[in-house]
Amino acid sequence: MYERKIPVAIDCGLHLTREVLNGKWKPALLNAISMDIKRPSEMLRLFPDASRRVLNVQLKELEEHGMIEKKVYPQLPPKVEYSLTMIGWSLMPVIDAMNQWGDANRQFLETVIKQNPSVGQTSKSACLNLSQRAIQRKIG
Amino acid sequence: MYERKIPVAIDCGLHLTREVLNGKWKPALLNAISMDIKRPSEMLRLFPDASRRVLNVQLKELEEHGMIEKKVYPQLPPKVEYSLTMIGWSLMPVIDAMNQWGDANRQFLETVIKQNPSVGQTSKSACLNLSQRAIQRKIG
DNA sequence: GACACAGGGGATAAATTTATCCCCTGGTTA
DNA sequence: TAACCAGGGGATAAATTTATCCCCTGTGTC
Repeated sequence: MYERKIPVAIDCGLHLTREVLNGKWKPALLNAISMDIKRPSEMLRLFPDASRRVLNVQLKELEEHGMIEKKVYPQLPPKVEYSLTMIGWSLMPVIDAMNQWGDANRQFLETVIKQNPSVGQTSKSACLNLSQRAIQRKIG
Repeated sequence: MYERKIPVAIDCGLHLTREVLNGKWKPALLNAISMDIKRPSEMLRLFPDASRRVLNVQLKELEEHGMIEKKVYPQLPPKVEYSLTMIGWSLMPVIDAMNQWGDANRQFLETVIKQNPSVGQTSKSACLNLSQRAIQRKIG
């Protein structure tokens, strides 16, 4: 496993939260799990742009940080289900706020992001399915 | 300037927001500016762990993304002041939510973060000043 | 047999982000 | 003259994160 060489900043709430949410797919994974997408294979289908490997790694980090729990069913073929922990659920208002702000300002944001000369392309495949499905989040 | 080779994900609100907030000091910088810390030198003092270079770069990205505005006073020695734009202000509830969640769960988070074998050290120098000052955020 | 499913994870390469260093402007102060 | 202030930014190294590839388990289907 990779070993960090630079101290992790844990000074303020912002840095703590950043540490937990730091990963390209982490916010989206938490959101998906809260929407009852619990199996790895479902997540893979939901995020076609993410590789299996990366999702595995980020799920494991979320688990290590105590945001999600993994349940392995001793079956064949194997079956795994993730769920949010209590503290994981408490993060959802933050995720929702991020999600809503991004969606509310989509037009502006897409423009400024694409305007940036360092940005080559943008990709739009994932997540859409999720909002389109408009699945009601299970409470409790 | 660095040119991205991988398409930037802009599919859902979460990814858009991530793109804007992606940078070690960005959330903290936005928070600081909202607290009326507007000059680069003040920010440097506030975040002793951040190098001048990195703050400059991240401030410029925030500016390019339209979250902050830079005002240069034609003086000597030079004087620069940053301020939040309208859309930058609209991001504050998200920043606040992240900040509060992190602070509210500090004990737990510090534990799980340090528990992780990949984490070497943690650093706590910055930001504290800011919350201790408890500066009232200027509205408008 | 060959291939698919549902999962896990090592090794390694490539991309991206941070950190370090160093130079530059033009006053002011020791 | 040397050093500091307040700011800007190029070059390059180091660290970290993502992407790619490949192999492995055991059962079921073509």
